[in-house]
Amino acid sequence: MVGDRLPSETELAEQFAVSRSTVREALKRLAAQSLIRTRRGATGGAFVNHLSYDAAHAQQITTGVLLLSMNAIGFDVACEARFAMERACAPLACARRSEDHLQAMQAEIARQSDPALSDEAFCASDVAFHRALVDAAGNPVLSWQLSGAIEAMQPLMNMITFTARDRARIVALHSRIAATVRSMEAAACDAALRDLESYTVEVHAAVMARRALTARAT
Amino acid sequence: MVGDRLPSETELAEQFAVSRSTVREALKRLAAQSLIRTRRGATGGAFVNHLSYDAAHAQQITTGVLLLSMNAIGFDVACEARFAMERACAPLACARRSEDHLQAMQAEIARQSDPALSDEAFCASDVAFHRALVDAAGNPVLSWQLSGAIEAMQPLMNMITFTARDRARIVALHSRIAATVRSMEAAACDAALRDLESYTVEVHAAVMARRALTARAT
DNA sequence: CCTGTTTAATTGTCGGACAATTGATTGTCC
DNA sequence: GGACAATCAATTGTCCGACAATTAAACAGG
Repeated sequence: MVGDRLPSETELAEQFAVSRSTVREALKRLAAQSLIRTRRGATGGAFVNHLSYDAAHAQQITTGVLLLSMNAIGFDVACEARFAMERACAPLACARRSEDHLQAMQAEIARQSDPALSDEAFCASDVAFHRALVDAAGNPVLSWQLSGAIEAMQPLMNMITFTARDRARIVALHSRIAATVRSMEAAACDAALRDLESYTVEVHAAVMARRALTARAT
Repeated sequence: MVGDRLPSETELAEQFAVSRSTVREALKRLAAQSLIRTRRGATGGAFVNHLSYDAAHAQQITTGVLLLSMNAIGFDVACEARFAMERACAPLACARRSEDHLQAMQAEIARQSDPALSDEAFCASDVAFHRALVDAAGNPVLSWQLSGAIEAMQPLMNMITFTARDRARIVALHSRIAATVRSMEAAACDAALRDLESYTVEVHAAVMARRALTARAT
């Protein structure tokens, strides 16, 4: 059970008739999956860990980033998946959004409107905006899955961020999304997300085309 | 880079001025995340692992199962998240489904129609059916996310499977879903999934009510 | 009753040793 | 020269013993 203490390393070694080193290596594997946490000292030992949303979220992100980077996932495929999932929680968000979530989205939009904002901060704010949107759906499982997916795809998205993105247009789309969530218009929210998706794909295509051109020139 | 070999344990120990035991414990942590794989022998060592969809899928499931079991996720919440994501890929599945996917779905429906099928096998076939549905969307990222979520929620679903589920009704709903995917009617497919979701919630509520009754009786 | 000290239990690290595995090398025979 | 067997060397896997670091509990003193 969560919080239970495992036998000490010495006891485990005796119990399984292996050395303490081997037990330790095994425990490290469990610790790496954050299934246990260890504490030193008199009342120390290995304890069954409570898997928090944060820990699960972090694991989700690392797995996602690796999967995307190691399997030559196309931008279109990743983008499609991301927006498909985000649209999935749009109706829920429209139905259940609280004032907190609306304000969080509005705050990010305000931040993004500042021209002095650095590219990195704009990116982070973008993530925070979409995170607020999925959180508005009020389903922690959905939030966990989606925010992990969104953040995992952030490196891919960054490829295009620093070059060709029109901030004003992004902010306008974000505002449209926030407005539809506020007015609980699920269909309009869906449409706005579709527009944001097509714009993202469009920007990516433009960047790719320009790159191909400069590559040919050299 | 993927496939690259790390320095040998002895070399790493020298490089970081720690003992080989400590290096090994660290490597075990990486191995637990399947970031590396180790091979013994002359040309052995630790190699940067290629994260396959299967490995990522397995990790997704274990994380999901633990998260659900350790955070007292309500059945309704899990169910809502699952069907929200599944509905997200329904339009894509309708647009892109190949004959293979249609046949896979049909095969599972046929299997489920056999009254002699054990409850466990019916469950497995259920998972396979929905897996075929998300695969029909033709987006590997979506498949990875969704099939992981579906399988993670299977233990929760099993709670109700062995008691109150009306197989004929499930099979009828599956048939409806398969038919709408075949005829590429995204809206009808969405509606069929909604019906399946409400039936699932309904069955769960019935089971809970009955349990509360028997608990009061004792 | 409070405070500081000691003590015991436990994990963290180290170094050395040997077994198991496996590819590469070498040697032998045809 | 080629096929096959024996040997070798590098590497991971396991074990053991020792000690340091840490921590909470038990204890002693005022």
